[in-house]
Amino acid sequence: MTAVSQNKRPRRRNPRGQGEKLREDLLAAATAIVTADGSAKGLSLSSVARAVGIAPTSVYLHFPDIEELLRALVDRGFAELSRRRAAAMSGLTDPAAQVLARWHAYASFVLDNPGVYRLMFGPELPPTMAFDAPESPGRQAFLSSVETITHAQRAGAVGATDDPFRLTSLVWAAVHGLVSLRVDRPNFPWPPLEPMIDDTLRRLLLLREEL
Amino acid sequence: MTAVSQNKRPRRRNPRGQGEKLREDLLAAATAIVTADGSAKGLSLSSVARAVGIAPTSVYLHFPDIEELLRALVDRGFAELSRRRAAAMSGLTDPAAQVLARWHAYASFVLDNPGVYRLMFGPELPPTMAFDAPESPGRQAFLSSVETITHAQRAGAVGATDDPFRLTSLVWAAVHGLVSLRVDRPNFPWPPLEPMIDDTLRRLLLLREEL
DNA sequence: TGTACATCAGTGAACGCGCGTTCACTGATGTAC
DNA sequence: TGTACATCAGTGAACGCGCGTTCACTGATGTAC
Repeated sequence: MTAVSQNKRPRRRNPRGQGEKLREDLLAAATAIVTADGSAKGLSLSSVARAVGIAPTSVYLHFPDIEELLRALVDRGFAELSRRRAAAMSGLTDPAAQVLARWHAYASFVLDNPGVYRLMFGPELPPTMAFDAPESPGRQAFLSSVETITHAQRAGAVGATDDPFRLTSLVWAAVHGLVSLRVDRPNFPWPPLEPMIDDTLRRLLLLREEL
Repeated sequence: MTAVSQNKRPRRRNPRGQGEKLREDLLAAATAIVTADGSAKGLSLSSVARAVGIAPTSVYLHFPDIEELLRALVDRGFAELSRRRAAAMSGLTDPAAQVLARWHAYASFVLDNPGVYRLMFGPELPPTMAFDAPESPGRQAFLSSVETITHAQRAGAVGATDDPFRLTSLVWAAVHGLVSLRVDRPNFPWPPLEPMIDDTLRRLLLLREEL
């Protein structure tokens, strides 16, 4: 119950040849900070260094500036999101089930990584790293969703006849709203999330009810 | 074309008895800052004072701290949102049309006030002013929407038989997603907003098509 | 009509804080000879 | 087997910046007498 090693872990320096481990530690600490207070507000070169237990200047050994650290964080986020969505679909053959699984995976990623998600899709990123640029990981992830929905449309599982790009935008926006509001306004008496996502997808896509 | 009065307007002091005008100027300047760079990041006691053309200390004449200024900004936002939504409904008698008008007004408010909207519903507010608390203006606005939707359900215009609170949550999340993503990711090739909102509402509410 | 004074709108200097960034540096350890 | 040296992981002092906040202050103007 007494103050336990008041956040001042000594941290021994990495053995020779393993300097890259610090890079991992920095990213992990940054993730923790961003997750803890929900935004990039508390994230600074100094706060990350403090969390890891090194001198502020040592961050420069791995990142030329704080933006580069943010970029690495966001890159990791997109990689993890893609991994999860692919994993959720694997083994499923029904096109409508694939679509549902993809978006449920999206939602669970957000709940598990609210801070990083906010960086990925929120307004906090500096303009130099706009992740809605054509070749960006964000755009790639979106196009991958468009494919899944197109596939389901062709298979007749999706009743909506919208242009698939537009239809995917509708779905993305709705799911984004469901999860980001829930994360940003935790005191609101939200009904259970999973059924809300199901209903939203079924209605927006005009899924056949028997699924 | 030459540098025109480089943001250093002299600002003459208010005449006697009209000190409250500065309060208005402060709020207007804060709104402008928050609108300009999209978030509360650039908003500080000093930056507001600089924009208005007064000494930083003069802000204290009207706001005990910067949080109070934020709170006033958000309060105004909610007042304006309610005003707009009520105005949009006035004159409409068809229950489904009322619902559509309300949410279109919501969306247009967001597009006109992206910075303030982000404060109102985003994660940037300090926890002391959580606007999802039961008696908060945010909650009031939501309940007002629940009423409109309940009315439309009773009139048979809305086919969805969900609990109205839950149904309104679905709609709110979807519309929030549509507008906030659009505002946060301006480089994305969004299809036109109004039809997207229409389609989202029609499908989520199962509106009768003939409307 | 003149003047003393209270009030009002706002100022200016000063403080300590956390921040990003620079620069020269340290000290352990592996390796060449 | 011993030692000189290069390399590697990270440090420490110092800087200027914008920030929030404190405190005593100024100077114009209305009002009481």
